[in-house]
Amino acid sequence: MRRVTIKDIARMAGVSVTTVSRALNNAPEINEETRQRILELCRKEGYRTNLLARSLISSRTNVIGVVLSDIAGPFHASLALHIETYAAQLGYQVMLCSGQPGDGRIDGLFDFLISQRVDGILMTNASNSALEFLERYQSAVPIVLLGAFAPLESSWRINSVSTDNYVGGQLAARYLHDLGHREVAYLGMREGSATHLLRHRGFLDAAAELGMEVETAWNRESHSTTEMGYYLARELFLKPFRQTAVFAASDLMALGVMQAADELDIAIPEQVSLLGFDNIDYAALPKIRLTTFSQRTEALARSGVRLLMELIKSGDGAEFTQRLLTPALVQRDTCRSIREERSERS
Amino acid sequence: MRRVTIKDIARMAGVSVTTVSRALNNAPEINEETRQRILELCRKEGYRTNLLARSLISSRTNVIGVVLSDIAGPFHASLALHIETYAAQLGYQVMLCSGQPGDGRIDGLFDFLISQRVDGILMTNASNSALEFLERYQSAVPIVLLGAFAPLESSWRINSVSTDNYVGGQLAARYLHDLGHREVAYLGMREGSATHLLRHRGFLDAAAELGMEVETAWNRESHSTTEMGYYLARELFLKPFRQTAVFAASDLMALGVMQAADELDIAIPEQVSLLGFDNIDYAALPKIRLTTFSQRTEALARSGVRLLMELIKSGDGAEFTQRLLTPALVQRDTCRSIREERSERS
DNA sequence: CTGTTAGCGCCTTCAA
DNA sequence: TTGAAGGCGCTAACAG
Repeated sequence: MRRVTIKDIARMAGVSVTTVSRALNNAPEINEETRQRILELCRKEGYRTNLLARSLISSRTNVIGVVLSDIAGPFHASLALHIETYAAQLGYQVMLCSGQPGDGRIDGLFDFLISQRVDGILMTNASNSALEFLERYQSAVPIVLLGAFAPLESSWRINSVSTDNYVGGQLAARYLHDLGHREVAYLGMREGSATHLLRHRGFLDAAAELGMEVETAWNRESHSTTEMGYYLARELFLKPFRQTAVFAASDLMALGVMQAADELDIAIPEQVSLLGFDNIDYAALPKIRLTTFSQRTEALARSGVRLLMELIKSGDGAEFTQRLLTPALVQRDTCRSIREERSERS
Repeated sequence: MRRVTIKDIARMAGVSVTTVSRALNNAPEINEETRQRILELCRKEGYRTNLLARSLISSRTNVIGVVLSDIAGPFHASLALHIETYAAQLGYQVMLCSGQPGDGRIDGLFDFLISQRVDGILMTNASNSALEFLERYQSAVPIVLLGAFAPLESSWRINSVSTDNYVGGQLAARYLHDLGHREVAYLGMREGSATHLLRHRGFLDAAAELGMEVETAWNRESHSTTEMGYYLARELFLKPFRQTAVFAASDLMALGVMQAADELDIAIPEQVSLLGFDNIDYAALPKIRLTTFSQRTEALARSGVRLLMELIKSGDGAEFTQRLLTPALVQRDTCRSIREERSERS
């Protein structure tokens, strides 16, 4: 599988390598005839530019790295796929890596990507420790954080595109309140996650303002899984509980809640309303029909890629941008109003 | 963002580039003391090996390309993610691309990946035209086709790892027959797809053998989507139909069938049994509980990566391997036996 | 219009 | 144990 190089072509065509290079790069200063002759020869010989060599000179690879955490989750997977699609439209290829902070692999990934001379890195990661990486590596390469952002600490000097999780939490609380719920559960708060921290904070703040009582069920694992939702929901449902609604901090967990409710013969939404967050594909399925908040992964991905491109072009490491997208309520069938009953009773 | 090179380090350390190179590569012929001194300096200066330059010499990149079709589908996405995970364990990075044959992008992708000097390519693609690409490009780089294979044409000289779709089709037919079904629908046969062709063929062959009548609903689009399943199911259900079971050629379509059935008040499995194929994550959800055949994406991915590694190592372009994995029935709640009723009636 | 020369950052002989 | 020289495949000044 020895490859034919520009030099081989030059020899065969009886010209210099420069001429071949020019033919290949649509340089203006070259005889159209010889160009055609060379191009034809290249085709016949199966010549392919060695992009590594070219990048070595131009010091641009047209490749961006994507670091995924929670690679198995549909939300992150969807992001990755949209990133690829949009980047391709802009002439960039994607180098995909996965790893969770804490597993020790992330450092290696960044080092690798930088060594590979990617033009920029997109990181989809919600954990607080992600910020360390950002600060450590963004001097070496432009990095954009996707889907998580901690405006609580307004001093972070990072670039990010994210759903506004604080507002999302607020909206969730208000929506449940509007439906008449006064005692609700926040299910699956995870401490290590900036995303969830904000969502929780927003939820609590709005709830307090509206005089709504909320009990928080904590997730001590490092991911929000369906199993965890199932587990927490059972814990909640198995003891006497007064909550009329549960807000699951992610759709995946909401699915677990559904399963637990199913098994315990608790009707959703008749006995308890269920509200999710993410609007993953699953949520729209017939028989699931989960009411939730939409994180528009495509919009996030596009916006993130675009921001990264700007950073790559400007090369300015001193300016930081945070973009926030407001999540949108997607009403389906798992939340119901209990206003009438309440007024009846009172 | 100018990068510090091996040369810079050499100058700072007062040694030659060769020495630095040796320090970096754990070469034996070097004073341990100077090595430590150099390594320390590299760390302090934030030196990173330029992998492009290294690859230029070694002509190995430790990167494999992955060409995905149907990037939005959960089956392919799952494959991609598992490929990444396993490849990483073996010290390889993944370069992810997407494109469907026929959209004109595939050619570009292969050219790009080869130009990028990936060590090998993994292609997850079921369409017949994929074989053209394989034959055209595999002289330039090792390629493994994942998840589709056409043993009908035993002369294809390709490398592949795939679910045995023919056997899968047979098993599906036999299973439905065992449950007592005698008139069934095969929903979503797609002509351009080698995968579906085999599944269909296997199904028909077994059905014929067992004396089961099957009506095929064709999918004329290029992908198997939930919408298509919905559409085809409506078409089937809206006219008088005698089928007691439908085999949906993919889970995604099965979901569409469920939705259509729901809307038309056709109970599954009471009125009609539903059998899927793929065992995507969705299928296991509470309230879905689809009976289906499992394509073990992780096993496929691992096996595919392993085969590709072998090809890369051996560099032998004259030996071809096909690996087939038998799909396994995953019984859940959408198929029921109608044996008793039949015997009552007769 | 075309060729010559000099690298990009690194590794690999071959001498010292 | 260390260094100098050459080259991987390509591009980018310069001359002709």
